[in-house]
This record gives sequence, structure tokens and C-alpha cells, in this order.
Amino acid sequence: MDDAAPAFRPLYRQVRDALVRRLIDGAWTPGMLIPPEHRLAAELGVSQGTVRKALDAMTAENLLVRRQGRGTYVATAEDGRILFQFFCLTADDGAPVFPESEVLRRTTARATARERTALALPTAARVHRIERVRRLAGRPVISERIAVPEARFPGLAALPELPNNVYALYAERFGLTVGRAAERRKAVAADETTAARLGCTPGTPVLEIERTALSLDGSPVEWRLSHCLTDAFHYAAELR
Amino acid sequence: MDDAAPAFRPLYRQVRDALVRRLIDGAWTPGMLIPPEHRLAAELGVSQGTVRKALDAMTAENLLVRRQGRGTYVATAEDGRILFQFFCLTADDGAPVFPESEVLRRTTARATARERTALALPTAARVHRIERVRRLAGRPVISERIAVPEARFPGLAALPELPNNVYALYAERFGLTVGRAAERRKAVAADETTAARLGCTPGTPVLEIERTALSLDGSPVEWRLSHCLTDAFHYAAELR
DNA sequence: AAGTGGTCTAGACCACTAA
DNA sequence: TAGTGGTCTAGACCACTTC
Repeated sequence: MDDAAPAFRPLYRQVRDALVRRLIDGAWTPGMLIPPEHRLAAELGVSQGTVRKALDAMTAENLLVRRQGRGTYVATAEDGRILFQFFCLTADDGAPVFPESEVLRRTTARATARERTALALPTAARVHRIERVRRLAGRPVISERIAVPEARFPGLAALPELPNNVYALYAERFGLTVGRAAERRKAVAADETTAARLGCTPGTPVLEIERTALSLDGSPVEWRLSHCLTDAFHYAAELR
Repeated sequence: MDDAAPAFRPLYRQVRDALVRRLIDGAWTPGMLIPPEHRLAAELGVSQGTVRKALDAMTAENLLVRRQGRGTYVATAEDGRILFQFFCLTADDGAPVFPESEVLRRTTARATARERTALALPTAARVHRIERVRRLAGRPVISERIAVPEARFPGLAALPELPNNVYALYAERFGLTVGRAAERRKAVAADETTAARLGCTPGTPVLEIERTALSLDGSPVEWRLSHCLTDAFHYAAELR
């Protein structure tokens, strides 16, 4: 039984989908100023109020940034969007911390079964892998492995350097915006490799975060597994 | 410097605040059908569109539930509101799980320094404490200690039984609605007590969740510390 | 002064529920 | 059939930014 049939999509939703399509297709790029409401309304043949409702929805999804008197901009990976939407580790005393990254290994190989499942890849598909350590206040706190489909990131292996914020890289080099992500968190004992990278003893409890990041069209584009030391840091979140 | 000055509050925001006030004061109670938009608009002397915007905001905050053709209801702690807004532990295979609770101890005593800080209580204030184990699929998975100010929950100690969902109890018996909560999560080693309650060995990595729940007026009303076994379960969340 | 988004209004019509 | 929320429109005015 297929319950995916929308049956009826309100106009503002159709407008929203059409505008998201412009982001997916790359017609609108991060940081860009988009046309004013009244222009979009005329273009699409709907009222300004309907366009507004669509833009408000996209703003709520962190896809746009609106500034009174200036205009509406496509969100970039720096608009507070990524760095605190997708990075939630905080010092216990509340001091603001900036993560730095050190890439340890980069490889390209056939995807494992787990990677294929997470990324919805066919058998024999290949992935790029990045292993890195992230430091907070100079101290290694996160060890993570990132896997992305080779097919969606052609030439990633050839890049000489990787930036701290890979989601900004995905957007700028590959025109790919991460819209949302699903996380699974557990407490596990640090294995040998993790312990060595984090400078703790094997068996130390670490927070394991498995994240699948989804593109704007809903397809998985990145799978990462992180292990975090939480003796002096914690994962902060607000439930509402 | 006090930056709390609102300077200008739009009308729909004032309407929203006035209606939230009805929830705080208990004029509107969980499950109740509230007056239709046009009536509220006439009552408050604003347009129906402005009332709608206020009601939509409250719906987004999970305070109201709107049903086309029927009306707008005050959310209850069962409206999917609590059980999956505030309970995020899931089986790894994705099977739906229902938590059951077994209360182990209930005490009333002077608040510790940590409890006073979390609950913004004066020196010498007293708290009720509840210690319980929660089971998923029959297996003990969460050990937690809950602390609430005695002053806001008079007679809590005298209640013969405590329900599985304490937020529903807070609402029904004490007219207190939890609007949001802040969480801090860590990975720690299970201590003796936790290990005994969860049926694991001391030192096992467990997910520690420290939660402060806030009332609708923003004041802290509950502080809890939970320790979760995550060998067959995980804490699930969506980032967007 | 001109242009943008933000707020507020008034009213029409649609979709759903209940009696 | 009557009453509810849901959608859509058109237009007025306000607040902010830029020139």
C-alpha cells in the first residue's frame, strides 16, 4: 500500500517546492540574494502572501536567511546554520569552543555493507573516506570517520586540502546542500585506535554518534561515525 | 547591561503571550476545546489573521493541537507531545518500544547544591526525589533520579502511586505544563548503584543525560539525571 | 527617497467534521 | 447544514537598510 500520494498540495507548498528545486539545481547558490517577494509572486503568478508563506517555511528550514530592509539570501554553511546546527559539543562550563580539524587519512575504496546501507548505494559502489581528529581548545576530543559516495563527489580525493567545515566544501565544490541529518547516539568503550587518537586509555567511555546527512532532495550523501570524549565536554540540546 | 527590553512586540506576539498566560493560569486546561478563531479575534479586538498567527505559533510549540473541522484543543501530555518529544530512546532495529517505570525510592529532603543550581532554588529549599528504573521490552535500560521543588509540588510525597508519565502528573495534579527542556549528554562509566539497577557490570559505558525541564513561564521545575544502557538501544534525533 | 521584508487587516472560498 | 480550521488574495501601513 502506497501512502505517499500527496492527493492535494497547497499552493504555498508547491511554491516552496519549486524554490527548493532552484537550490537543488544550483540556480540559486549559497550567499546569493534572491529576488524580492513581489517579483517572485509576479513570476509565479501567485499572490505575495503565498510567496511569503513559502519563504517563511524555507527560512524555518534554515535554507534562507531574511533581513528586513535588505532582502532574502540563500543560507551558507557559515550562517550559524552548520556550525551550531550540526555541531553541538560544548564545554561543561559553557565557554564557547571552536573545533579545529586534523585529517589523518583519506582513502577511496569499495563501500562496506554498512556504508552501502547508510548511503543507499548499489553493490560495488565506491566511497571516499576521511578520518580525522577534531580538537577543542587544543585538545583532541572527537575522532571521526566520514564516508561519501564517490559518484556524488568526483575529484574529492584529488583535493590537496580539506577545510574544517566539510559541509561548506560540499556546497561550494559539489553544489550539494545538506538539508538535515539523522543521528543515533550511544555510549561505548573506546577501542585501541580511538583511544590512541584521543589520548585516553582503551575502554574509556566515549559518546558514539552515527550520523546520516541528507541532501535537499532527501537522498543520503554522507555517513559519519564519531567518538567523543565527554569528560570536560557535553552534547547540548534543547527539546521543545 | 540589560538586553531583555523587547522594545517592540508585534501584535500577534502579544496575543500569543496572552493566550499562553491562560495556560499558565489554568484558565485553559489540557484536552480542552478553546474558542474558535473568530471569537478570540472579537474578544481581543484584533483580526482573525492575527489570532491565527498566534495559534499557529503555539501549535508549533506543541502547546495546542488543531483539527480541521473540529476546533483547536489544548495539548495533553499524551498528544504524542511528551512521549516522543521527551522520550527519544529507540531500539537499534527500529522496533517501537514503550517504557515502563518502577519506582525504587521516594524521599523529601534539603536540596543539594547541584539541585539548587539546576532548579534556581534558595538555600535551605527542599525537594522531592524520585528514583526509578525504566524498562524497555521488559529489560532495565534507564536508571534515573528526578528532583522537583517541594514548594511547587505540595503533597507529591503523599501520593500513593506515581504514573509512568510524570509530566502528565505535573499537569493534572499540579497544573504545571512543561514547555521545553535542556539536555546535556555524556558517556560515563556506570557506578555500582547504576550497574546494579541496570543489571550490568560497574564500569560499563552508559549514556548520561542531565535534563532541566522548564515551565511555560521559563522557570525550572524538574531536574533529572538519567543513565541509559545503549548496547541494544540508541538515542535518536533529527537535526534540521 | 526608494526598496526591502514585517505586520495587520478584511474578505472570499475550500476541506473537513459533526449533527 | 452549520461551524470549524486551511488556503489564498489584495492592499495598507510600519521598520529597516541603503543610497
